[in-house]
Amino acid sequence: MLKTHNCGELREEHIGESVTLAGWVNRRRDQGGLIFIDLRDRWGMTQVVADADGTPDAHAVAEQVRNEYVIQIEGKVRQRPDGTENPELATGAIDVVADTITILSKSKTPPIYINKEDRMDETMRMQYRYLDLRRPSMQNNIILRHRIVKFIRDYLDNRGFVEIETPILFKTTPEGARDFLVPSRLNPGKFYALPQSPQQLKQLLMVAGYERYFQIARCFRDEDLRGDRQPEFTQLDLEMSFVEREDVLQLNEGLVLALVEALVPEKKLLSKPLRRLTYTEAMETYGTDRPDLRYKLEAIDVSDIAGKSAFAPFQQNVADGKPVKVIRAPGMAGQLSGTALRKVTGELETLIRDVGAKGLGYIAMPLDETAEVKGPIGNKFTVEQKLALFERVGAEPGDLLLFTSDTREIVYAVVDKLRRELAERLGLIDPQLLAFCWVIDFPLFIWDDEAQRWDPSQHMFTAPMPEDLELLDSDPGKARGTQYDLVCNGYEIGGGSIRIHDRELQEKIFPLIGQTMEHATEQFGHILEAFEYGVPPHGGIAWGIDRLAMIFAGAPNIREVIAFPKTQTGADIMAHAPSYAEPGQLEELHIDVVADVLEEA
RNA sequence: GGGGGCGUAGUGUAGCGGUUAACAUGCCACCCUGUCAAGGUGGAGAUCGCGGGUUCGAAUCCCGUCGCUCCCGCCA
Repeated sequence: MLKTHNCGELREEHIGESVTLAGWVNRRRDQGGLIFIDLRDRWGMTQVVADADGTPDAHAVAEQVRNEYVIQIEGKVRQRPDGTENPELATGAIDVVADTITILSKSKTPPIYINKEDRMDETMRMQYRYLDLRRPSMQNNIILRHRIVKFIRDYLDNRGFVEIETPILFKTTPEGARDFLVPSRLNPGKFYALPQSPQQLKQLLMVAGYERYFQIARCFRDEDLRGDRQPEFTQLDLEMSFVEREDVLQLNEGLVLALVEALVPEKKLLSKPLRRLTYTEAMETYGTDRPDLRYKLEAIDVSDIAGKSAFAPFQQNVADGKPVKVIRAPGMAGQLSGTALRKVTGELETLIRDVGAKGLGYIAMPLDETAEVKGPIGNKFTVEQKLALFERVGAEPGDLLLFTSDTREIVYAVVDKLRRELAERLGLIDPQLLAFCWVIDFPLFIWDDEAQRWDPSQHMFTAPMPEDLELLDSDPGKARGTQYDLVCNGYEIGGGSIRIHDRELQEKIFPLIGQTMEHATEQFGHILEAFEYGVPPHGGIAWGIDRLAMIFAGAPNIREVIAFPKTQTGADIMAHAPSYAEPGQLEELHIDVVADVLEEA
């Protein structure tokens, strides 16, 4: 080894020892006869001193050294002189007096700062990702991610789970996303699909009798990117045999709580055990099945009151069975002038038009309780209606009441949008809070208006709730699935279900979702066949490891916890991927690229 | 596929129709023996993403295009 110690471990107890350190120059402070070098490695920082009188050779080299040079130091650990200790630094009680300094590798002036946390253009960071990843904050994120995965492996191993790898070159899986295709040279004209998840394979492993399987699995979905979505991402994929919904929830809840305690003990849990919401509760109150419970801002249904108001759109909507909901933004109206109020509500209105809303109604509660309320719909309510309304929503002086009314779907979308925006604007988010919850009792099917048929809300292997089985015949839309989602801080962290293990039930589901036996056999024949050879009841879950790591790291997007992520256009700026293929490669694959695309090449 | 924001020395930003494009930081040189965001003095560094247009005059206005990013669609 070119080092005897790392740069984060030397303490007073090492004083007097001869040590060899190696790492990167974080910063150099040249005082003429005395040069200080902050030497940095993965474990920390140690101050190295080169003295023109005491160690002239080392001092001469230190004069040549620049930021990010890789150097090796041989020297002695010494107590820092009185008054020069640095309490900010873990190693701040000592410094290392260099006898010799060896430059192992020089560095150009880096295009991005490594020794300071500064805003940076994403293009720069991605182009020089290896330098971005050298920054201590990124190293912390990547190492935290490692510790999460390591903890999960140990935890599940201790509970009888077996980690089994499944193929990357496979076949379409029954999830709704677009597949990545890989051409097969040996089978001209045929393509593999990269797995969107190992869903089928893990069920087959249950058929195979492994009973408890997990995998840290790379998954691929060819859809547009978001801050929390990359085309390739990592799931903790897990499946258990002979379980009911509660068993899967309990095991995963145990894992969640243990992870938090072990890896982010400084964070606060919203509740323990985790709160459970039904899908309906989540949608009606928060407008989404992945609510952010770090703040309240709950939507309150006021259809009965608003429907009787003099505001025609509310009357009409309520008559049509469309809801009117209110979100109370505490103190948001405050002392805003009429102009300022219109500016704020105008901005919010712009935001919700994106999700299809036609407008935003509002009432501003005055600070003086005897004053009249402000807002265009305020005078459409009678005094009695106003009192009932204010009591219903718990209005306080200075509050801003935001009204939304439209189809259920649009109202949900507006509520979700407004909650996220208001929480941000009002500073209601506690960054230390982890608001985990389970969302359960999803509908088994969602009506597809375009195709005029039911669609599985998760996938076609999701089992109905046992008590809802008869509903499959009488009222499929009311049937609940065994599906469960793990949600944290407004992100879906995981989702799963108990699977259908009964061939008869499976065959009953197919026609409901417009799936013919023939088509199903073509696509999933191997599963259906496997299910004729003794299938244990089973269920499982998949977690989004990137999102979990992002939340644990307090990062704003998953790129911060992925070593080499893609940009929003799915590109790798550093390696220039994707790129055009050599004609010879395409020929071997029996693939032609259409002319208009080639012209740009 | 659609909408918004951003693109100016190595880096991060200011300038938003009018002389020589500003600030911070980094970089280079010199001075400096207890600094740790060291300090001091001096210096170099920008065809203002790219292409076109409007104008006497464009970093600034308009159109197109490319890149990054946020959102809708898409995706659980």
